[in-house]
Amino acid sequence: MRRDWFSKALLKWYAQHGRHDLPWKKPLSVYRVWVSEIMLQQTQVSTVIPYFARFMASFPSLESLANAPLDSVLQHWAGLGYYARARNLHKAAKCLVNDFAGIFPKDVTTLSSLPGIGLSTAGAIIAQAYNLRAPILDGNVKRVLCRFHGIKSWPGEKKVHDKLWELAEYHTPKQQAADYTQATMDLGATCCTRTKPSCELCPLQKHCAAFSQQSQAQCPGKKPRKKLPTKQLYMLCAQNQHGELLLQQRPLKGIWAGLWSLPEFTDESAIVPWLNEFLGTSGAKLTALSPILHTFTHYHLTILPRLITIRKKAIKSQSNLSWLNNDALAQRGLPAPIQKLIATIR
DNA sequence: AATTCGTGGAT
DNA sequence: TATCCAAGAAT
Repeated sequence: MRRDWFSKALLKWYAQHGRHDLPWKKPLSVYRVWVSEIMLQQTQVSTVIPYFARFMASFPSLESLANAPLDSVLQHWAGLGYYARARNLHKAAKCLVNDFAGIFPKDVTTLSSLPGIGLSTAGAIIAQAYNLRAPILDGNVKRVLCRFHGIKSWPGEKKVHDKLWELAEYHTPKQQAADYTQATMDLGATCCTRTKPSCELCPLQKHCAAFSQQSQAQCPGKKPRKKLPTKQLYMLCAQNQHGELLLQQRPLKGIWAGLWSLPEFTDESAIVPWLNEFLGTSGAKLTALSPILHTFTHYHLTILPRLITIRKKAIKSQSNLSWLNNDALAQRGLPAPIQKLIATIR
């Protein structure tokens, strides 16, 4: 088999069966490709599309993004997850404007030095925006390569990961870099899927090791998983007589960093003293709402909401608390489960 | 190398 | 229902 058989077969398939209508490709610009690639990290296309549209409407250019307040960027990211992506995107925009004269670098090394851009994302941007040869290695490509070469070990192992980069480099053609890159991702997303791959429609079937052994389900190997721990938190839904809700901005580190959420407590007994200290209330009575279960990548969270209605009082200074009405709430970035919880009491 | 970062869809 | 895991990067 010639070295270029893989890319030739894939490009031919892509011309007929690829996704040619993705919003970040029309019109094509390196800025739009960059934003889309960051949003698409660990996130499926169908989830990204509405976020991308809203983001582009508000931040149509690199300069508009660099000049925007971080809070506004986070608000546009709210619900999409992995909020460090939004902070890094904003930081990289400022860096590009200040240190690169607003011009995206055209080499993988320099591009991947920007916050939030790793090797694979840098390759994807350069290949798609500039049509320059640059291998990528995302989840789709890993799966396609593992199956094509019959690799059954887990790509998280360094040795396997290095081998996959080597294979990605080997198969990437010099010509049609943009189409090839999109083709590999499209094949993984629509044909060589995680479960029930459509091998009968696959352009690579003839030389696919996994197909010949019928070992598709074993390639690639799975990540060894531990049982997820469960955490419990009380969250305070405090409303005042104007219908405003008490929100608290989260610290810049940890889960939901920088987003607006409800005040949280490990112990229920801490809520009333806290209300006394920060809002000067007394005789407060809490109502328990139904618990909410939310699962992160690395733990289960049980949210125990406690509702209270109080007279509006001045918030103790130096706090990150704020009374917000519905309009103001819409202007803040709220985590998805908090957004849902609030919707149930409005 | 192992963790930490969200959320939603698929099975 | 429980589990997996997506166009990964940073630490």
